[in-house]
Amino acid sequence: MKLQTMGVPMSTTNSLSVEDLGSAAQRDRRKRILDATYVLAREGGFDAVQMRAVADKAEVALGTLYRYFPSKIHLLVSALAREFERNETVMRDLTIPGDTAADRVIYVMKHTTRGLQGDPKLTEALTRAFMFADASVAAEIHTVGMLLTAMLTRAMHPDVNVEPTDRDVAIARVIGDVWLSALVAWVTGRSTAAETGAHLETAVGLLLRD
Amino acid sequence: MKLQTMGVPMSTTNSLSVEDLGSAAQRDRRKRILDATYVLAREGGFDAVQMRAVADKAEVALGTLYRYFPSKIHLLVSALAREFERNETVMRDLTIPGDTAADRVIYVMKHTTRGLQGDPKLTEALTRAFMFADASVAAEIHTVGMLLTAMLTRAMHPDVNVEPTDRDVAIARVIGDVWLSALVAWVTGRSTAAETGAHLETAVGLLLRD
DNA sequence: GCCATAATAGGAACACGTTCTACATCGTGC
DNA sequence: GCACGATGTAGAACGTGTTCCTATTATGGC
Repeated sequence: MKLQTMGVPMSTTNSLSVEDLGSAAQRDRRKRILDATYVLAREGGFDAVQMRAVADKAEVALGTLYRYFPSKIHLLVSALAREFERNETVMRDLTIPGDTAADRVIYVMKHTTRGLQGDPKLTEALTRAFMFADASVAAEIHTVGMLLTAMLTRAMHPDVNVEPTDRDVAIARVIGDVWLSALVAWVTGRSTAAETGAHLETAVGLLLRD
Repeated sequence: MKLQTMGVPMSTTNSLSVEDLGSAAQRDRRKRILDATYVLAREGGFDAVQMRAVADKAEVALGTLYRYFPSKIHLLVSALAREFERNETVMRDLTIPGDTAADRVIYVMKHTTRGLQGDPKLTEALTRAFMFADASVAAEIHTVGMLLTAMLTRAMHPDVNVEPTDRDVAIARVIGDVWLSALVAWVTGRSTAAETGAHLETAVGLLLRD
């Protein structure tokens, strides 16, 4: 692996979000870029998402790519956010099976994890990006964090009328942390999929013994 | 930030460890390299640890640096392991204050976290490296993980004669995960030191209410 | 339609992790 | 002492993220 960085600009430069884009042509360019990123990541992981390759595949100039996404990290995290939103909209309309909160949370996590592990390269790319993100990507990352927390608290209380308590949110955040760590360990080849699942299950058990 | 990678070699190539080094001159070179890494990281963070700069400061040729540590990541993770061992040997001989396991664990974590937050750039460098490590760095990372788990279970049971249970170890691992996530969020400027501490404390409270 | 301005294309240039090449030096067996 | 292989030095070269520059093309106001 080869890796290099330069002085963090630490600007608040964000990716051009969908709302900022006036014309249909621009929205289309943005979509083409994210699609290209997705395909390259799925096929070859983090290393295969090369800015020149993304630009080529999206039929966009390199400079344009950088105008839409100020760095490779922004690009990948944005792609992650889009996928996460998709997954979440699918999840939202399902009734989650399980009798206890712990069972339902485990179900949701396994479901999501399995989805990720079905595309190992993609997951590797997105997790790496997530891990390398700095403050300038905070907005995008916050999006993902909120989606995850919402998903977990919803699993704890399937009844839409029950507002999650502070404690619920805290538990969801801890589970999210464990999940992220487990994902990193898995992505970097330091633990197997089975170990990841077992570790998650243990953590949920420790946190949600009612 | 600029960042680049190449196809992961996925070799089991490890850093030359101290034992492998015959001559005193070699042990000295290794030490000079780790010292240089430490200083550069402390002063300028991940980006400042540039292989050419490390080689210069350690008065070693670039090729030699790569002979001792096959990548920037190995270099930084090895430096982290060395610092962690130092911290651990200091900790080992202290009696940890606190009446409950939770109090003692929180004490240890805050102590360690404060140490890290006193050197933000260093912490940023080491955390980034940790996050970017792949399977070829598994050995070095495992060292750090074991040290952390040992530190935490020891805080739970200060009595040396009490063997930690499986449950203790599981809890320690979850706390380690939360800690890592919090550290990443802090390092990347997505949360403040205070938030990091509060989040840790909440997590410990959830896991260790006796 | 026509101009001003922004957006895009195309591609050169630069930085830094990593690799490679040519040569020097050290240490060991003889 | 000497030859030789391992180790080290010096620095060029390469790949990829990022920046920059110039020419061309859309776009919106008149």
